[in-house]
Amino acid sequence: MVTEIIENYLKAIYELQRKYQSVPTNALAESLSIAPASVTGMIKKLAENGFLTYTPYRGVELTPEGMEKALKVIRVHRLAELYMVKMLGVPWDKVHEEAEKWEHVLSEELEERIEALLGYPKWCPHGSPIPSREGKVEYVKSFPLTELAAGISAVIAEVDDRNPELLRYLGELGLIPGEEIELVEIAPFDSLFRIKQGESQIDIGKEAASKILVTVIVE
Amino acid sequence: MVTEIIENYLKAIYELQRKYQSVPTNALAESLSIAPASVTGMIKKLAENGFLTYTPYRGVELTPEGMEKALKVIRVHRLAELYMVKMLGVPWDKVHEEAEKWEHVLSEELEERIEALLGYPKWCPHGSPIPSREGKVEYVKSFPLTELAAGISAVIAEVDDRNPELLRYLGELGLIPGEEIELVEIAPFDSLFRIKQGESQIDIGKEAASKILVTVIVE
DNA sequence: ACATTATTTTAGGCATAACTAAAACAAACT
DNA sequence: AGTTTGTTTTAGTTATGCCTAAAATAATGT
Ligand SMILES: [Mn+2]
Ligand SMILES: [Mn+2]
Ligand SMILES: [Mn+2]
Ligand SMILES: [Mn+2]
Repeated sequence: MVTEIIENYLKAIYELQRKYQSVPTNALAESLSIAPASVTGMIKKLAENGFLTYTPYRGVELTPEGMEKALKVIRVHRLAELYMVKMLGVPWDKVHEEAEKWEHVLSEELEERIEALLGYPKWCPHGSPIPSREGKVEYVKSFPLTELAAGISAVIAEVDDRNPELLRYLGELGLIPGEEIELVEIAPFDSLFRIKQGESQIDIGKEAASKILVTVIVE
Repeated sequence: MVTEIIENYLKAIYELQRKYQSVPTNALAESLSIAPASVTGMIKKLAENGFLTYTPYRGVELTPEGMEKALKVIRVHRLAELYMVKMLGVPWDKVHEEAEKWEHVLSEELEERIEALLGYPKWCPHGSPIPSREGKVEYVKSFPLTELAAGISAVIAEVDDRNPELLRYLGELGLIPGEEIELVEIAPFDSLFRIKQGESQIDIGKEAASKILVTVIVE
């Protein structure tokens, strides 16, 4: 049986694989807030169940089966987030936490009803792509706003959904995924990033700017 | 910590207390599909935690604290059922099962948003009352249609939400809570119950009739 | 009152998923 | 190559929540 706990492991491994080709035990332990020794035990079980390949001291990699399960959980998570924002009016800084629970309980029938009600959306409120029913995902190539050159226009692609404080801050400023902005200038020592959004000017610090992922506009 | 399992125990005890003043271990075990010995272990723990009083060999009774927790779970369950029927278009025979999961994961904030979106409803789709935020519930006095006398009018009050087949059957016939019907006649041996609903005549068997709870109409 | 039957509890186990402490291994540094 | 450091695994426990089999208690019938 695939428990909620297993789903969380698979999801975490999937996300860490965007950074590590083979996910180290410690990274996974850190991400799940579980002791490394406990993780070793669980990944052995997951390997036995065919969800991942495990090479001792080398880390783990999801099998196609593990990947499928992970994408399914992520799909429900992101659909749930968008549903709560659009249909229930839940603030975008709170939906991630709620979706951590919804992702484990929504039936396939509900998953599909919600998807249809939302008009088969492509992205969650934080800009992450929603995997298709068949498990296809396409991540947009993006980079931190801090790496953008002054004078260049870009579109906000994605923001960290696990940081409610950041989300509230950006939400108030209107800096949400899909919005077009221009980086007007960078103050000395990277201390301030001056942004133009439509007609308004917004100044944000380096810390916040580094957490806004953008894509350049290609015609 | 109040786990999902504890919530299910408290809910089951609450519902059994409508039948037993003190709930026997076996009845609870039966209702939860758990061995009686396991139930003994759990109720000891729940007693220690102050959710119920336990007299060995005599059964259990919820304390005010246990009652409060039980009503909270039931409230979320019924709100979730109605939400799924009205807002997500889920058939009424499927929502009970889904709500068994939702009842454990909805935050208070979502509970309240859903309640407001539904316009502070009083009953779930199957006719059971939705406890208020303060834990008030009022059950309507109802009895099986089989106990109604021929020629008398009544309103369908409540149907068993755990029986999808019955619900589909009644749903197709339009025999849902709130509908006014008249019991026209009862065929010999209680073999058939002839109902008038508006202009249409409906015949149903004793088995089904016994599961429709009605209230007589008082002017 | 005594025996039979039904209910409930006790005793002993098991699976899951976590923990800490100690040992083993791998990587990096001199 | 040998030592230090960091990572990972092993070994041994723990808490939950379930199980079966046996013992205890309560209810019922003669
Ligand atoms: Mn999220
Ligand atoms: Mn989760
Ligand atoms: Mn129900
Ligand atoms: Mn439940």
